[in-house]
Amino acid sequence: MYRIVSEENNNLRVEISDFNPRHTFLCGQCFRWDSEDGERWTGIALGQSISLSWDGNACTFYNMSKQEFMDKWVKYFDLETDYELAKNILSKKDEHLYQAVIHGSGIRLLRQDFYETLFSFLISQNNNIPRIKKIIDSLSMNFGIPLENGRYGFPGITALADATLESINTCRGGYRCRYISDTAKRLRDLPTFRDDIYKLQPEKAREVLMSLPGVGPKVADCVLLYSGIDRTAFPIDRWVKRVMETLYFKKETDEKSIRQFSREYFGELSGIAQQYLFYYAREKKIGLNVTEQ
DNA sequence: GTCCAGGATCGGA
DNA sequence: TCCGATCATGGA
Repeated sequence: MYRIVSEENNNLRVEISDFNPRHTFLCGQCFRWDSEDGERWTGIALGQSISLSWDGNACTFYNMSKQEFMDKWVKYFDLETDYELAKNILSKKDEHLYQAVIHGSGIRLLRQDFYETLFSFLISQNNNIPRIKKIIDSLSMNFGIPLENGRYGFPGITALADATLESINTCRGGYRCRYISDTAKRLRDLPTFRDDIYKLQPEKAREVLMSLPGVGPKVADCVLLYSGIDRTAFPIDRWVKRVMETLYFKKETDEKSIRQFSREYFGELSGIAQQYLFYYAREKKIGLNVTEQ
């Protein structure tokens, strides 16, 4: 899946078997990676700033030691997982998946920080991605930890829980700010919440997540999938619902039926199938009554 | 100005 | 249990 090629000038060069930064960072799973030129990407993840570039074969991680890479980023970038294998299996399912996999080739499902994922997707409800990013940035600037490059890490639970609702409102999150505040307070009083979630059976973990204010089925599934708790989670948002109805059901279908179908049809690859389908549907506007290209 | 966004919640049928 | 209205904000 990966091979460290060299470690020079404090930069680490790593061959990665199936990786496309653009698809990975823009497929909707994360909100804190950006690129000025499409070559070099900078993200804020796992409490620090990280920068990389990709030449089609190998990835250069800037200002990174081999030790740090092995300790943190192998897991974050899910480098132990064979995405070529997953793509082969999914491509053979049907023509739709074949096209979706080609379109999103190089997506890797990140294993992001649990709390950041939880609050990010709490904010994402009934919202658009550019604004989600702004709200997360604003929250970080106001309540997060300053990093060496002038940016800010995602706030800790305590900082969010101790903040007044009025101050959280300055991030312009609208009605979601109350969810942020209430969920943070709840988690502050449950110090083992995160560890407990990772130990539970996925179905039970989903239930517990949904007991948090502002967390419904979709947000819970995003947390399960994107923080590496359950890779078979299948978040169903407007786009996934539409693409599933359009390509598979040919009629309006409720979320429960779609979820059951995904389990039976995609199996262990439900999560990554969802990611390819979401990215494909949103970019191709599948399910919308438009004839643009 | 209108429509929409990686939905969840609440009250009433 | 199911359904529709509502929620705050701003991108397109």
